[in-house]
Amino acid sequence: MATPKTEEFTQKEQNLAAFAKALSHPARIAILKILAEQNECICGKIVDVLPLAQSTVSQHLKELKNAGLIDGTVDGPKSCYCINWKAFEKFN
Amino acid sequence: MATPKTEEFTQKEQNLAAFAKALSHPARIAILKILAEQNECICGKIVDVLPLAQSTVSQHLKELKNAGLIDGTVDGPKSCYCINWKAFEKFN
DNA sequence: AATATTTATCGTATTTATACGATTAAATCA
DNA sequence: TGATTTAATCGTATAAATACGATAAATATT
Repeated sequence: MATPKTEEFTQKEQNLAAFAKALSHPARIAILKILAEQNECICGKIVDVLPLAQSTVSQHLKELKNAGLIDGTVDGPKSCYCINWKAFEKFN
Repeated sequence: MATPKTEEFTQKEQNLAAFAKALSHPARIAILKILAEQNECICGKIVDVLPLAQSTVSQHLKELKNAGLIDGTVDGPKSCYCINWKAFEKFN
């Protein structure tokens, strides 16, 4: 049985692990790099640059958002993303 | 098909993602915390403290070692682990 | 209004991670 | 020497992550 034992650890340990997990894929590192450089960026621009399908990029963006590392705002039919710097300042 | 596209990204992106992946489980965070406090520690002591089976802990130790975050030396029938601080200094 | 653009979501296939018991291998102890 | 201790590895079951195409939903364009 591979029943997860995540809750057996402290909240601090879980939080740091979750933060690291959000960074644990090169596509998400690449996305964060783009957002850090451009300040903000439309989803489609990210799709253009990454070697991944649109749905996959959207999935990665959702994970980064769920982890609180980025913010997303709807701009007509487009979605604009930017880094949530506060999430990174936590680990100072 | 979920064929990984890891190689499509830069080496830097892959390296940082791999580093984060090693930290992406609370058990491995807990292990690093123990090693940071105790300076060095025998495998069995870690097993005693964590809510995981011996084989699972051994597996996590192996991952940390493969990622270069810890070093392990054999001491008779025991295995002694310590943090490889140089691996962390890379991200300064 | 009909069409096109943009992005999220659904369904799904495949791969990887997590967890454990059992076993193995090596060293220590009685 | 035989039994015990210690830790790694094997096999395997289950869970989670990754990736894509298809579709949906919402806005914009013609």
